[in-house]
Amino acid sequence: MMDGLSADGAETVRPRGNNRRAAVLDAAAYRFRRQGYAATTMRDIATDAGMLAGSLYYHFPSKSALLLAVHEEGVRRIADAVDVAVSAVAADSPWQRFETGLAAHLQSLLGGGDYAQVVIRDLPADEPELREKLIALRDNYEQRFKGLVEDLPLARADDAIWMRLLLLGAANWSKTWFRQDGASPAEIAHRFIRLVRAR
Amino acid sequence: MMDGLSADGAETVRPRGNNRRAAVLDAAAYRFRRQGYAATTMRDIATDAGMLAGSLYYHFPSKSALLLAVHEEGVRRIADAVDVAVSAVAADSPWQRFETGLAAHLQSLLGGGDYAQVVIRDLPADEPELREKLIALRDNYEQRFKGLVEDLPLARADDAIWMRLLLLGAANWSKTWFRQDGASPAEIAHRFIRLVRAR
DNA sequence: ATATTCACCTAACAAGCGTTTGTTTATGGA
DNA sequence: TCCATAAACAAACGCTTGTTAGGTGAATAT
Repeated sequence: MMDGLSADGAETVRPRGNNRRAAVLDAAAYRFRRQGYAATTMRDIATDAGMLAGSLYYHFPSKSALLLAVHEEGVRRIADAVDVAVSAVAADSPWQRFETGLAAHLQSLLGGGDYAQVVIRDLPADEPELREKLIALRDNYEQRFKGLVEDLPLARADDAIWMRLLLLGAANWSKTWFRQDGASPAEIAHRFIRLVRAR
Repeated sequence: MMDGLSADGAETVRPRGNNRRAAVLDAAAYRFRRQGYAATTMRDIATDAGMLAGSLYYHFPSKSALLLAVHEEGVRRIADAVDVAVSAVAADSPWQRFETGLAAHLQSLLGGGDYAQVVIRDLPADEPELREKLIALRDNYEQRFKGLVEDLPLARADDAIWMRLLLLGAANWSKTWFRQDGASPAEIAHRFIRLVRAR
C-alpha cells in the first residue's frame, strides 16, 4: 500500500541511509488516524511498513515516541500550508486573509493527509508528559490564528478570541460530518465566514 | 425488560433487583470519559464499581455493550436537558430558543457529567457495527437542532444547515479549551450567538 | 424447611500487548 | 579483501487484556 520504493530503477537494494524511517512514520500516521493511538499496535504499524514489530525499535525508541513524531510532522505540515496560503493573499482584506487561513486549515484536515488528522484527534490521557508535549505543539500552531482574528473589524475587542474559538472549533469538528462528495474545504470555509461576517 | 422497581422505603440492605447496574454504568462512563474506550480496562471499571472484573459480566455481556449503554444514557440525558430548556422559553424569539438549546447542550457537555462527554468523544473505529449504532444515536439527538435553526430568520434558506454545523461543532469542540474558572456554558453560548446574529 | 435465584467471588484461560535480546544479512569505505 | 555499520529478522520476555467457568452465601419463594 504505502511503499516508498525508489522510482529510479530495478534496484532491489536500498541506497543506505535510513530512508525507511519515513515509511514507518507514514504507517504510524495511517494507523493512528484510522484506529487511534491506544487501539493501534506496534505489529499493525510494522506490517504496513513491511517489517516486524521489533524492527521498529531501530527507528523509534517507543510507541509514544512514534506518536510524538507523527504529531510534530503533522503540525509542521498544517502550519506550512496555512502560512503559504495566507502570505499569498497578504494584501487583501482581514476577512479574506482569515478565510484563506481557515480554508488551508480545513484543506489540511480533510484533504486526506494522515498526519494532519492525527494532530486533531484528542490526546491520549494515560501518558501525561507526552500529552503535555502534544498540547504545546498544537497551541504553538493555533497561535498564528490569533493574529488573523485580531485584524478583523469586530464590534468589540474581545470578540476576537471568541471568533477564533468558534471558527477553529467548528473546523476541527468538521471531520465528523465531512463527506468527500459534499462541500469542499474552501466552500466550507466560505460558508462559515459568511455567517459571522458583518452585513 | 421486567423491571418492577419498588418505590418503597430506603433499606440499608440491598432491596434485591440489580441496583448495582447503575454503579457499574457510572464507573464505565467515568473511565470512558477520562481514558477513552480502548484505554479503559474492565478491571478499571470493576475497581471503581467496587467489584471484580468477572462480576461485570453479570450485568453486561461485553465491554462494547457497556459503551453502548453509556452512550444511550448519555444521549438521553443531553436530549432531556435540551428539550426541557427549550420548551421553557418556547414563546420567545427563534434566536433566543436556539441560544437556550445551545446553552443546555454546552451545560450537559461541560457541566461535569461523564455520560454526556462520552457521547461527544469520537467513536471506536475497530468495531464497525457498534460504531453504526452510536452514530445513529447521535444523529437522532442532533435532529432536534435542525428544527431550531430552521426557524431562524436567515438571509438564505440553506444557511440553516451551516449555522447548525458551525455552532454545534464549535460547542462540541469546546471541551478541549474549556476551563472551570473561565466563561460559563451559558456565557459561551451567548458569545457564540452574538457573533452570528444579524446586527 | 427446602429449593431457587441473585449477585457476586475466585481462579483461570488464551490471546495479544510493548519491548528486549541475540543473530543475520547487506553495504560501503579502508 | 576485510570489517564496521545499517537495518532488518526470529524468538522470546513478562505482563495485561477481555472473557469464562464454577463456586458461595445470603435473600427470596414455595
